Amino acid sequence: MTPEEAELVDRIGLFMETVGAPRTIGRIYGWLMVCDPPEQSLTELATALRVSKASISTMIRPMQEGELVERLPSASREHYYRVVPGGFTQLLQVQLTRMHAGAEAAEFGLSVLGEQRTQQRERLADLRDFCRFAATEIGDDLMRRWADYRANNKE
Amino acid sequence: MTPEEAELVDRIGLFMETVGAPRTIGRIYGWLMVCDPPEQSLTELATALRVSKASISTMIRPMQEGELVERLPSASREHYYRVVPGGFTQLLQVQLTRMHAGAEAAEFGLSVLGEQRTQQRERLADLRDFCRFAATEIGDDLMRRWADYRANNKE
DNA sequence: ATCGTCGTTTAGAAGATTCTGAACGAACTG
DNA sequence: CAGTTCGTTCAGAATCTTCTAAACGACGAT
Repeated sequence: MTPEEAELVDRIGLFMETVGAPRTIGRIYGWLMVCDPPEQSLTELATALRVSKASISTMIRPMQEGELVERLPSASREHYYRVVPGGFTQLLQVQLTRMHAGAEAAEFGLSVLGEQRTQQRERLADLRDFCRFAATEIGDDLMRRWADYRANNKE
Repeated sequence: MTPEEAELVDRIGLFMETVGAPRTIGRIYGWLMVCDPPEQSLTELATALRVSKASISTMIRPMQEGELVERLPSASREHYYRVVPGGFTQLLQVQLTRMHAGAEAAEFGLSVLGEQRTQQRERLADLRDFCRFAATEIGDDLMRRWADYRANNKE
């Protein structure tokens, strides 16, 4: 890994950290984005990133579940991974999905709040609607809008 | 605070935690959503939530900066706070703003990556575009779409 | 002026997260 | 079969975050 690649890897690590993921996940992802060849075994990743195999092993699982990377079918014993193209959209999707919890909390609030507290009820209803809006409206619509945007910005 | 209100407060605390904020911020926000009267002094908040004044003092600052709550002008020495209506949209706005860092990291990657690595360049460009899309397109558009959605769901 | 009350700041405790090395079982190699 | 290499798991270390109590300065009341 060149020093420039190392800097990229760390930058993506920091980025992932700001959106709530462990830094190592970002570093793995960053490296898989630029490495050559694009598929890497778990041991190779550990060596390249100077991180223990244990960390890679633990971190790569949520990455698979989140569909950021995929494991390649392989006859050998090694586990080879590569980025799934466009998988970074999951970063947002996951965040938006979490808004459901907000909607549920607000809904609960409405169910236990006295009828006469109209001002408070209005605020809770507003919060609930927004969380639903974020989780469903934006979420469902996201991929389509992204595809459009992407098509328009293609050169 | 009734037990039901306490549960709501804790639920919103958990929700906030899932979106990356300290739990106490969520609990403060939850309480300010339903309390009566809707404006509360820092000391009152500490008492109601059974949290030290120090915590409230530390946590309420980022809440003000994030425009979740506002401090009321007041002649007295107490600092009175209340929720700013619709301020929860900031929860998403902040998240989306953070995507800028991803765009910058990808841009950096493109600037240091060899020209012949077309596959990698494509992936980075894609990541950059998506981060920009999330930060600007969605971000700018969010309020308008929310206003529409809100208007349509008003009864 | 003294006292009580306000919010802030700071130092340290408590707790959660993240990382590593070592031990392990499974699978291939000679 | 013994030896090597693979990924996983577990216990503990290191680190970061979050919380509190205590000390503090500012302000107002008596």
